Amino acid sequence: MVDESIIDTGPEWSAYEAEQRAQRARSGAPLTLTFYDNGPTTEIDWRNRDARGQELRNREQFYRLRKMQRRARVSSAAERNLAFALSEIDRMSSSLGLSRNIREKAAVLYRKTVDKGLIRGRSIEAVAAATLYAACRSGGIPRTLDEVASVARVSRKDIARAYRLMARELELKLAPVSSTDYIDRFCSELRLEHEIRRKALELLNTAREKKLLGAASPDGMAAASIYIASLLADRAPPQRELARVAGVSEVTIRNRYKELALKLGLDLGPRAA
DNA sequence: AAGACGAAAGTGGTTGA
DNA sequence: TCAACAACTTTCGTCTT
Repeated sequence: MVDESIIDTGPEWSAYEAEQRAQRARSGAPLTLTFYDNGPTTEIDWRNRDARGQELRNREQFYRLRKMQRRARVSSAAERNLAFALSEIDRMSSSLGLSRNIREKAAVLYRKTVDKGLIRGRSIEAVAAATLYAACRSGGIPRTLDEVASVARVSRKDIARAYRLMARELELKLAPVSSTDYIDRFCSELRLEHEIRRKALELLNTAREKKLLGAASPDGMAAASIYIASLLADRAPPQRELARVAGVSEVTIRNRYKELALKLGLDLGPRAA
């Protein structure tokens, strides 16, 4: 269980307000990440003079120098930001136990997002989390927004916003999350045998064919079908456990499974205590 | 004791004026 | 931008095993 009292002490990245940007044009991002060696920096100032105040000869040359230096600084800031984002993706991925494959997907998405210029005005952390969320979905092993948010240093809301924007701008065409995608993960987390897993999938599929799957959330439906399947096998885990793993409330599981059993015409009989 | 149940009130997100 | 709305959660008293 994640300690909910953890307070984020990391840098606040979301403040790309006008004044801040003006400052940043000179100084780069927050102190700790920019002046990583805490050393002095050198600038070529606007007066075309040398160290003794003499007028300089070759103005064009100095103009070019200034320009190059400015560019070098910007691009290295971008590189540092990218490095930070990728390390965050890595950190969150391992907290969630995601595969290498998914991390790569997320990293690719992140680069695309940067290339489209979509980062400006959003926190790096939120975008990184959003790419991870998207990568999981496209990989067929979705995590809920809550799960991603639990390992991110920004709110669920910010992640959702970043995700929506990204999905629109990159024209990601992700199928709606399917309840069946959750079955394997929930079952293995609860150490339910394969038979139950199979039965739960079957229940969901027949429900889908009969168009019984309404607008109810897929994680709740997945939990409900697992519950029914395990009831049929006389191996029902406590609703509390199922609710914890699925990230929904017990009440939701109850409502869904009653509803689903009714629609499928299943008689759970005396087993449904 | 432990779990299942469901009513009632509360919450956050979406939608449409 | 606001209010209505649906889905879900929290809380809690009751019932069953």
